[in-house]
Amino acid sequence: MPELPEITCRAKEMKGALVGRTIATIDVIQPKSLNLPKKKFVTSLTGSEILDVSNRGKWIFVETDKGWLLLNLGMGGEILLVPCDELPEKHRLVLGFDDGKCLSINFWWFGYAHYAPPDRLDEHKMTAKLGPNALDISTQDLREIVQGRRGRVKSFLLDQSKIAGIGNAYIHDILFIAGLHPLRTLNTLSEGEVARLAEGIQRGLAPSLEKGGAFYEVDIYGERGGFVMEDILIGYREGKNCPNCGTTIEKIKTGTTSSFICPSCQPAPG
DNA sequence: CAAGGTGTTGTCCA
DNA sequence: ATGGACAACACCTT
Repeated sequence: MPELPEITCRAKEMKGALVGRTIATIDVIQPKSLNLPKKKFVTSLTGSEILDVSNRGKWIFVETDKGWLLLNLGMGGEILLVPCDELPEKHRLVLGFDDGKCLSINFWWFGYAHYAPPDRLDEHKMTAKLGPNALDISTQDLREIVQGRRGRVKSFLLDQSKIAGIGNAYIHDILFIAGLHPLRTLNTLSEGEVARLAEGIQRGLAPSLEKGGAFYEVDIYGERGGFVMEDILIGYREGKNCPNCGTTIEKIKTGTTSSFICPSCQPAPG
């Protein structure tokens, strides 16, 4: 499940490897991931030169001189730069460059490969509504975003239109660092708790970003990320001891998703 | 071997 | 505004 650290790393890798190259061919294996008819999508981007690659939240923005290629890997997938005659078994979209290298993109059904014309990026609804990148948010920014809202802190953090990039993997440690139970509501947070949440977002995401992403994902050359299980504080550590107080870590249901918490460091609301 | 859990997002409904 | 249920699917665990 790629989240902000992984997607940011992939965008940087793609930027380094692809800027200046021309997309010579496009092979679409899974047309339903597109926002346009296959033929139109292919003709829109074929022959374009890549100008820049960036990301906001879990979306990768590939800027070309003929428009934008917008990628979202959904619940997982790989983006691999390989020789075109050595494509991995699974791929749903392949960009072929004029030097014999190919960018092979694989993702779940609910990944997206969208096109937006050069001056029409703001009309692409799914990316236009994204909030600021999670790691770009200061404590003051967070205060302003939280201001006046009433929902649960976990739902809020997962809402990409408020803050972009947090998913259900890194969120466990973010809330643990903040000392907040996932079901706490925003309107009950003190100033200090909001400040701790801002710190939790930074400390929960930055180490993985610096290590090239999580161990269960690979970079565009197939290398695994350096953020390993031992770097995770409480996420997916049900039954282990809390690193702060030794209390047994619990796995609980929070709406449709699960959460890992230390019941002592993150007391339940009410 | 079948059933269940997971992860992302949009949409529909309360 | 808020949240819950749901759908779409592949892969892994039980």
